[in-house]
Amino acid sequence: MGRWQPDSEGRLQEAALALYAERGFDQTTAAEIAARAGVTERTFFRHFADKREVLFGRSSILKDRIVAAVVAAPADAGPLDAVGAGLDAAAAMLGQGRRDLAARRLAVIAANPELRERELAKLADYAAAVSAALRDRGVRDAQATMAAEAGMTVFRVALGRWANAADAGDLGAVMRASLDELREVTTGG
Amino acid sequence: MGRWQPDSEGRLQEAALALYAERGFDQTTAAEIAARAGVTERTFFRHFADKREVLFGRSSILKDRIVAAVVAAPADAGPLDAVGAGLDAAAAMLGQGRRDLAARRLAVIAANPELRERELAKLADYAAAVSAALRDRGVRDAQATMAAEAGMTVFRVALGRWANAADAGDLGAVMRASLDELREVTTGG
DNA sequence: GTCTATAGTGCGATAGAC
DNA sequence: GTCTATCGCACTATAGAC
Repeated sequence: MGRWQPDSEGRLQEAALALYAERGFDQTTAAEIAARAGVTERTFFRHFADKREVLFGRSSILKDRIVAAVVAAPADAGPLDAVGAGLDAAAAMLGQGRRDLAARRLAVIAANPELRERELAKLADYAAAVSAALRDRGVRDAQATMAAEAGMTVFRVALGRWANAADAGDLGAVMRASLDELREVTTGG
Repeated sequence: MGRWQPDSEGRLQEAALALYAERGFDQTTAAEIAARAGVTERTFFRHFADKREVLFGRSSILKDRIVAAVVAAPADAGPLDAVGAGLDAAAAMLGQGRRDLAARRLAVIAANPELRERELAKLADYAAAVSAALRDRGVRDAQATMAAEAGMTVFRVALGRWANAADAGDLGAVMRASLDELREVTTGG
């Protein structure tokens, strides 16, 4: 064992979530989070670019998996079906974690405008990556954008439902149901 | 005439856009913007909650008009048609301004992650308001969200196209064409 | 690991408009 | 007198430079 406790990044994430939930994002300083995790403020900013980023730790891995699933979708699948494959991949990764933790995290984000902004930016980043993957599949530019952004909306809505409804069941099922609602509203409306 | 030049808010907006475009958002201080507008730094922050907000001045008026159009849409119009009415209202308001100014503003926003975050947040705010208006029209919760968020995507894509393409023509036409692309991708895919 | 610029806030003072 | 816009200064915390 080294000179320091291992996984300072994970401890910083836990400490931040706890403090943000307890006293609010604005009322929590980076120094307090660092102290609770047993490191210095400087270490906090070495691991995370800013105070918000600590809540969005594993997002690039998630993005990669979503994109991989879109790329791997059957060649004859339409744009929205390929997006659906990406949503399945996201559900497979996120649906394993503890649902109460996801709910806590979403509640903290929902309570603060700056955190909501950051979450939207992350989702927009996923959407841009998915859009590029769709274009590689031969989908036209505008349609790729629309399908990817719609998928992002489905992702967000479904995640919120699943995290907060005790009877929600499987995350993948919630995502597919939400995707069907999207199809319904555009065809019917 | 008063003790100070009138419309300090407008001068701050102009100064900010010019400086952000010239040297970048991060390389521009609030003090510099204020100096260029002939006021103090403190006055800048009295008009705008933060450095980003100065680029999003009239957004609440735009939101109100969009919502009003959604509310006023014919009772037998579907969710997506009501959203289309909202997009028409947005186009009527934004399409009157100078297109090169819109392009400059979008270029500045596109060049900086923090500004992109803020823009997404504004659009999400519109979407939430439109979603509420749709629910008032009797649209189911999930479908209202999906239709409103899809409309937000159409808005963003169409605005970007219109601002940057010399041959784009009328903003409203670009919006309707983009909305049709959305319908196509969800029905065809 | 320390030092510093800058974002952003709080509050009292000022000077004109009404 | 009240109201409103601005100034001016003190202050904290973030974030990045060194």
